[in-house]
This record gives sequence, structure tokens and C-alpha cells, in this order.
Amino acid sequence: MNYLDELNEEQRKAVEQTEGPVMVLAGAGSGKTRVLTYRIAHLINKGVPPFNILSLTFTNKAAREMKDRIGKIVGESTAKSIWMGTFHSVFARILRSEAEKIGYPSNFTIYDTDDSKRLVKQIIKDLNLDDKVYKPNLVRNRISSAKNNLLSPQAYKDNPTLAKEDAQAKKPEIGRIYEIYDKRLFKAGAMDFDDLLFKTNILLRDFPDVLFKYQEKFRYILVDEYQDTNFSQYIIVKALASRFENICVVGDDAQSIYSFRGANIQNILNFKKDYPDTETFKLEQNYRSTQNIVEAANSLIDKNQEQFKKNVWTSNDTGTKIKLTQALSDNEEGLNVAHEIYALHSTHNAAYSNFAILYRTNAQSRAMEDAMRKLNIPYKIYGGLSFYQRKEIKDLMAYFRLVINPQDEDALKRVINYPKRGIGKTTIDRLTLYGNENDIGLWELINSLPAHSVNIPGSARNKIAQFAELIKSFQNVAEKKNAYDTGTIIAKSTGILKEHHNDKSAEGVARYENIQELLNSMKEFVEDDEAENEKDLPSFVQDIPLLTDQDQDSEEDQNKVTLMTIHASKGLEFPNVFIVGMEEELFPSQMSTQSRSDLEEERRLFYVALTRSEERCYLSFARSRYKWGNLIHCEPSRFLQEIDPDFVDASGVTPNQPSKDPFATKGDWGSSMGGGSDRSASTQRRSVTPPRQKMMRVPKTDTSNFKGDDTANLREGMEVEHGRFGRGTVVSIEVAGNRKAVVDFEEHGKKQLLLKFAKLKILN
DNA sequence: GGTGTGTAGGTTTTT
DNA sequence: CCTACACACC
Repeated sequence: MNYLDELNEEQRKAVEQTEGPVMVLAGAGSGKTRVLTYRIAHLINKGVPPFNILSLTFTNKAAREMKDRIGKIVGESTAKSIWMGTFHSVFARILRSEAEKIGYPSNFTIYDTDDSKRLVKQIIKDLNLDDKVYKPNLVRNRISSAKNNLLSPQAYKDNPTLAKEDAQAKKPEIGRIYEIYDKRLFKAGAMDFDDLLFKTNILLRDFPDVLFKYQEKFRYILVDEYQDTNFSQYIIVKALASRFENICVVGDDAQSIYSFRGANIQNILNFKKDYPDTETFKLEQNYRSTQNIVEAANSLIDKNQEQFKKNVWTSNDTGTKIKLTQALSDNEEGLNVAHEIYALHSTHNAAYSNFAILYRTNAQSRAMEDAMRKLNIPYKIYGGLSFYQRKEIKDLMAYFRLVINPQDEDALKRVINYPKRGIGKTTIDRLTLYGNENDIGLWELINSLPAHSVNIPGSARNKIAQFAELIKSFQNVAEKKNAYDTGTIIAKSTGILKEHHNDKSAEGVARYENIQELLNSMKEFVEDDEAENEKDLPSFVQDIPLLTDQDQDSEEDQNKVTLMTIHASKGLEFPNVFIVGMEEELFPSQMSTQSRSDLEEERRLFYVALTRSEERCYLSFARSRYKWGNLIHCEPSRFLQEIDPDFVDASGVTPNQPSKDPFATKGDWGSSMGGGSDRSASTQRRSVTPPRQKMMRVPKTDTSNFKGDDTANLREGMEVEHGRFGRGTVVSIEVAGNRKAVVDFEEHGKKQLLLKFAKLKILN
């Protein structure tokens, strides 16, 4: 084994110091993953059994890649038994095996953010609270941060500070909502994301034998991206490590970008206090980027007060300067980027996979996508709605959830009348109310309906009974058949598959294909002989909420430009990086400009973005962009001035607003000459394996540009065109009250339209 | 109970 | 701009 030869001195020390607490402060691009990988391999070579190693990563993908690399050194089967994954997935696994200790079924359902929001909303409604005051999102965030700080509902209600805050915000009932939310989750046999950590803490706190077991098991613990751990995660790690203190945390305070999710940068800043014997290793040599990029990034992050002082340097080439450009609009910005990519692709023969476009918010992807399509540049996009969050997928998945865990009321409500089977809102409301008042779960209630005096007519009772029978029949199927067969039977016999198949609109076709894609992935799951897990439906469904888009890699889609948020780009690298939307209110986000610490986090985010680039980095801003359909004016981001101008080529930017323009005071930017030497693209190093996005982008009928004519002269028999319904003939016009017209559309049949709103174009 | 249509309101960032 | 819901009508 000569892997130690592939490390520099500091890296090697961090690998060889296997015992006791170790903190590795790893600057961007300094070979952090390499250290983690080799450290684990080294442990195993020294004789540590792989099942005694726990390695916590930030994404499942990172875990998979690391496992692969370790497998190449110590052998695949050995690498397989290392416990490696995200906090959420690792502890979900542990919770499932210990579930009954804390009163949960081992097949508990994991609620994603969307499910949890629905539940909060439902509770607010049940309590007759005004959802304009108690905004579900806001309430959920508050509950979430309570959980991440290990505050139970009782602790929340007893906390004077929180009570005061809520009272001042005129939302005194949040504690009560939290309490009910918690009870309902428990009754539904469900945990939200935060619970996976919270309940793990409960488990380790209340069951010393369990704690002892896992302490003994995980004798060596490694935590990647430690700067992004929250309090709840911090306590778990602390508890598990307290026995042997063989804990190695790796991170970079300069890249802490998840405080909105409860991450606490203090965890890494205080590590030495927690473990006084800590050996600290600083990795400061950057192997990823050119000198220009490294120094530009250093000059930026220097503006932050709160940080460990590091001296990140590189022996790489000087490289080209960071290129700054401006555009008149977001669309033009997109086209500028697309043209540049096209040029580099055709003149330097650079593969499309060598490019990434990074932005602050998902909403910015549209202008970029449009531009890519216009120039026929292949691209793939991350984020936004993930596959498993799409409505058609969630609907079918809700059947799966219900079959596995009939206590899951969110799932039940989601499908009891989907597809339509005549169990309407009134009926469901009555059931829910009765259930809440008599403390009976919905599933139990609909199965014992004759015994209850709920005000529900006989016809509806029959339909409910049929529904219950349907679910029970699925439960029978699920017990005997594998996930794929069960899934197919459910999709077919509920009529879901047919419903989407019958919808021939572009959206309908995409939905049908998505359902097929889900079934395909179930088939793959069942036929995968490598994986040792069970092949039944529960095994398939279990951890799906923990998957993200990035977890779906594939060989196809290799040569494409990557579009993603900066957050999603963490840990990745690309030869050419475009950071777009460098504007005030957007980046830094308007939410962050109030406090210094928030602004510093935005700056770290920008630092992360810059340090993704290996060779070339482009910054751009637009003078105007569309926000909610309105054109708004934009000012260049303050961050642009914070980079040392020596490393920036701003020749493409004209300082045209002398008084307000921040460049006016920085004459050196507008006048600096065009970029440095242009290195050949053939020197480009590693490229990142592009992940794939499985779902189709739903082509939407674009009605935004559709202009209606004045309908004052509309008469019967006229040919008209409607933005959504297409062409049709006016059948009749009603003048009384609001003017209405009945139009017989060629493809959509007769519709009654209010002329005040309907945009109709008169064709003859 | 189902359907369509209008209106309000929402955007950081994600496991 | 898009989506989710409330309301009016069938």
C-alpha cells in the first residue's frame, strides 16, 4: 500500500494520527476527501474492523463515492461493512432497529418537509387559528429549530424567552401547535427529518445500554463537513464519541453555509474546548484552483470577522483573471453565458461537463435554461422539485405509505379520494372531526364505521368501506409479492396509471412517464442482486424521503453543462464556473443584509462558489431581471467590490451610472485590460461525474405572451382563440351582469368564460 | 360531490 | 410568474 505517498506531510499526519480527537481544518480544494478516504483505509489496514467505523457525510452521494474509493484500496466487501452515510440515513437505520424502545414501529414513515408542512397546516386549521397569522411555513420553521436545539414541546412551552418572542410576534399558540404536531406524528407512526436526530438523542439519553452498544460499536468516528452540523447532531456525536474519543472531524469554517437549517459554526470553532487533547491539522495547500482564483477567494473571505485564520495557497499556475460581465437583463445574462460556453466548447474543445452555472436561488435557473436551449447546449439541472416531490409521485407513494403504515393519516387523506371515488371534503371533514374528538385514528374509524354514529350517509359509508377493503387487499399483496409487483398492482388497480395515460397533454404525458420511471426504479431495486436488503415494498419506500436529486447518478447525461444552486455545488469542482446574478438583494439575499452574521454567511457562500472553479471563473450581474413577472432594476452586488481588483478582469463592465454605480469609485475596474493568458483547455484536469436528473421537465403551455383582443364586439359565431384552450367558436353571449360567452373549443369542448378575464383573440 | 375560475400570496438556500 | 385554495355553479 503506497497510498501514504500520495499525501503531503500535513495530510499524512492527519491520516496517521488515528487515536484520540483530531480536527482537520481543510481549506477549499485542499484534499479533504482524500484525507478522509485514506484515513479510513489506514484504520482498516491497521486492523480496525470496518464495522467499528462510523463515517458521517453530508450527502449520500459523498458517502457512496468515498466507499467506492476505499473499496479500491481495502477491497469492496470490506468497505461495504463500514457505516457510512448522512446523519439522517445512518440514524434512521439505527432508529428502525431500536424503534420499539421509544414506542415507534420499526417501519415508521419518514415525513419530508412537504408532508410536515401539510400536517402543520392541518393542525392550524383544526385549532381554528388564522393561517395568515400562523403561517404554516413560519410555524414549521420554528418547530424545526426547536427540535434541532433539542427542545421538546414541553420545554418549548416552559421556555420564557420563546414564550416572549411568540407573544411579541402575536403567535402565542406555537407551543401548543408544536405539542399537537408532535402527538400527531407519533400517532401516525411518523418522524420528520428533525425527529431522526431528535429521537436518536432521546434513544441514546434514555437507554444507557443502547448508548453503550453503539459506543462500543463505533470506536472510530469521522464527521465530514463538521462546520455544518447543528446542535442535535453535535450532541449525538458527542455522546457516541465520549467513550473512546476516537473522533475525527473535518471541515472548513469558511464554508459553513447551512445556518438556516440550524447548523452552528460554533461546533467547529469550539471543538478544542470539547476535547482538550485535540490534535489539529491545517490543510492549506489548494490543489484545485489557479492562483488567481485562490487569491481572489482569500481576499474575499478576509472580510469576515468570525473565522480561523488560514493561509490557503497553491502552487498551480497563475491562470486567467476572474472575468466580470454585465448584462441588461437576466435573459441577456443567460445568453452571454451560453455564448461563452459555446465558444470555449468549439474553440478549445472543452467538454460540456466541464462547465457549471451556479446561482443563489432556484428561480434563476429559468433564464439560464432558456439560453442553453436556444444555443442547443446540453444541460442538466439540479434542485427545484426533486423527482420524489412531484405530485404524481407523491400520490402513488402515499398509497405505498398507507399500505405499509395505515396509521399515516397524511397518506390516508391524500389518497382516500384520489382517484375520485366519491368521498368528498364534507365526509372527510366529518371523519376527521369525529376522530379528533373521540381520539380514534382515521384508519381505525373507517374500519369500524358501523359502530360509530358519525353523520355520514349510507352511500358514502359504502364507498369508504370499499376503500378500506382496497387498501387491505394491497396489504395482502405487499406481504406476498416484491416491491415492483406490488407497486405495479397498486398503480394499475387504483386507476392512477390509466388516468395519467389518458391525459394526452404534454404535462400529462410527462406525469405518466414519471410514474413509469418510479416503477422502473422499483424494478431495478428488486433485481439488484448486489444489495443485501429485502426486496419488499417497505424496504423500497423506507428511506426515499432522504434521497435527493443528486443521489441519482447515471452513465447517460455525461456530457452536459451543470446548473445548480451554490448550496448544491458544495464539495464539487469544475474547470469552468459561471456565477450569475451577482446583484444586491439577490446575492447577498435581501433576507441576510440585516445582521452581520447573516451577511458573513452569504459571503462564505460566495467563497464556496468561487472555490468550485479549477481554471476559469466568470461573474456576472444583470441590470434588470424579472421577479414574479415584473421587471425590476438591479444594483451590482457589494461582494464584487470585496474581491481584490488585481484578480478581476472587469473590462466588460462599463461604469455607466457615475453617482450610484459602485464602480465609479473603483476606477481601476472599468479600465483594467482584458484577461491574462488563455490556457488551453487540454490542460483541464479531473471532471466531476455528472449526476442525472430522471424526470422530464414538464413543458408548460406558455400563456404569458398571449394577448387578448377587446371583446366588446364579440358576436355569436365568431372564431376565437384562447391561450389555453386553443381555437373555438362562440356559441352564445350573455350580457346580463358580468358578460359571459359560451365557446365551443375544437379540442376542449364547450366552456363558459367570463369576458372580463378570459383573454380571447378574435380570428375573423 | 365535482368542476372551473378567480384571487391571494409566495422565493433564499436542503437533509 | 406559478401554485394552492376558496367560492360559485353544475
